[in-house]
Amino acid sequence: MRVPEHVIRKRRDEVASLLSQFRYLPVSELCRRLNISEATARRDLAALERERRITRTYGGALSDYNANFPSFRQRQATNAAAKRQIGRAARDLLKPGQTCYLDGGTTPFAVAEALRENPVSPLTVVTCNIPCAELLAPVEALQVYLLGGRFLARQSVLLGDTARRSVGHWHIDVAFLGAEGVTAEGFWNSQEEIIRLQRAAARRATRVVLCADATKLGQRTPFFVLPWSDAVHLLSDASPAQLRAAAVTLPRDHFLRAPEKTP
Amino acid sequence: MRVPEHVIRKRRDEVASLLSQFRYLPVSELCRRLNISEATARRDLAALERERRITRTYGGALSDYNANFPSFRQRQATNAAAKRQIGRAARDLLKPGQTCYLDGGTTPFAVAEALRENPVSPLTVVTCNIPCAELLAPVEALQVYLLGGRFLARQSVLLGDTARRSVGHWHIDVAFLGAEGVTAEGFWNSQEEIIRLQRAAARRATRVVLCADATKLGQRTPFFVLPWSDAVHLLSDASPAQLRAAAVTLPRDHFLRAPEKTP
DNA sequence: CCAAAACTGATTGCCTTCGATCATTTCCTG
DNA sequence: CAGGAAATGATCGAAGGCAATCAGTTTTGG
Repeated sequence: MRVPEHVIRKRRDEVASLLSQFRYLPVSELCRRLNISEATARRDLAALERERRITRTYGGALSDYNANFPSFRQRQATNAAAKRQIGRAARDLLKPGQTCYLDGGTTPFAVAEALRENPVSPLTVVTCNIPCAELLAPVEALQVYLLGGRFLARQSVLLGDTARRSVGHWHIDVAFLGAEGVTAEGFWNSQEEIIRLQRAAARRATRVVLCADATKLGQRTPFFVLPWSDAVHLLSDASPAQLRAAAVTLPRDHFLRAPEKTP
Repeated sequence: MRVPEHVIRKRRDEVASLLSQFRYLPVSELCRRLNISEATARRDLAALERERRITRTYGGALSDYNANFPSFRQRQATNAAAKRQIGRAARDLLKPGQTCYLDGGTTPFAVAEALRENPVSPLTVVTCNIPCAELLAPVEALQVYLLGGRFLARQSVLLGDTARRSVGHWHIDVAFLGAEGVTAEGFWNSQEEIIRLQRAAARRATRVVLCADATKLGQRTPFFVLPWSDAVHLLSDASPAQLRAAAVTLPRDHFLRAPEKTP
């Protein structure tokens, strides 16, 4: 029989919540726990999958990669290949014994993925980016430090005064930052809190490498972060032609090209 | 045909690694990626499951709850019911507007679980415990702050000078600590770093609640943390009889009994 | 207040996965 | 170096999962 809309919503939320609690549940378990038929369970799973809230598997379903960090996962999917390229190139800028900083966002996360795949040893990693810290913590060659601060679930990142103060204690050899926009002047973001932390990290860093895929070129988002300088370079998969097309002209040697991956 | 032992080990590590990368993979995917037959894949999965490194599902397998935090998951399983009880009782000690501290370990994690289930609103949570922070970050009613510090993957906890300094900035109403041993004198742990952080948190706290299930009673592990006092109480599922049996006699009113759960 | 729309659970037939077994090949121990 | 032990891939029957369909009931929207 038909059932009011709020009941459906509530039941589907319940399914999602059970999944995020147990990570994986077979369809039969869901039916048992919610007292619903398999048909309904499957329909709910299909709906939740359409909404990208879960991942179905044969026989059950999983809470999505990181149900806690929904936006992170989404952004991760966009332009993944370029980010991987950039991540590897970023890693290759590091030398053993150095200290690097990984900013929030998915492009710095790609640097972490590259480091996990092929670590620079030894290396100290400082970050405000929780997924990065988790990814790298088990890697023997690395010492991972997390900044303190307020935990923003949406961004899965630490922010606030505490984080800013916390980064002030470090000496950083290379800071890998992300941005939403890249222009000839420098790079841009849209949240003040993030920018303040980025600036604090940049102040502590000998070298700043702005990691941004080609789609960020020419975007000018609300707040300006930093201009290009001898210490601030751009690392991107963009071609020189793309740079010109977006009117992003950089001082000599301030552009590091992420080479095509060779599989 | 039979194959040398190191090949098997390597292949199984590969399976585990693929799973921890993708979180879930269907058997068919594993076969394709590793060029092995389904039979072998299933045997590997069975072996990895026996070693508790993964979880099998119908049609595939998952990396274990937290492949990054193996020991955490293990400890979580022990005495789960008592921990849940303690967690709920701990939550009920909190009042809206307060600031609480959650220590590392699985018993404080149970407090986080209780808070997620039924949050005190509003509440500020300060923790060195990454799983706690992740669990609670999405809860609207809560502000979650993570201490800074070195990320220890084994314990999934933040430690070191930075963490200790970081906790020094807080005023904490109630600090929920964990322990490996509980005696009439006070409570005990076995890692100096952890103890230093616990003491630092206790110094900043108006009230310290030591959360320990009955199995910890009478254990005396290498290092002493703190004695019972007007500010330091024990919260446990143990019965008064169990306390006596373990020769844990506490000053009056220093023992909070976690009541049986009523489902 | 009525009719159309929509949700549920049962059933059906098809497809996938599973574990067991077996012959074969290779390791490794004594 | 010889023989037992062990791992592999193929095959097969059984078990379980899936989507589609259908009838029954309640909601929703006009």
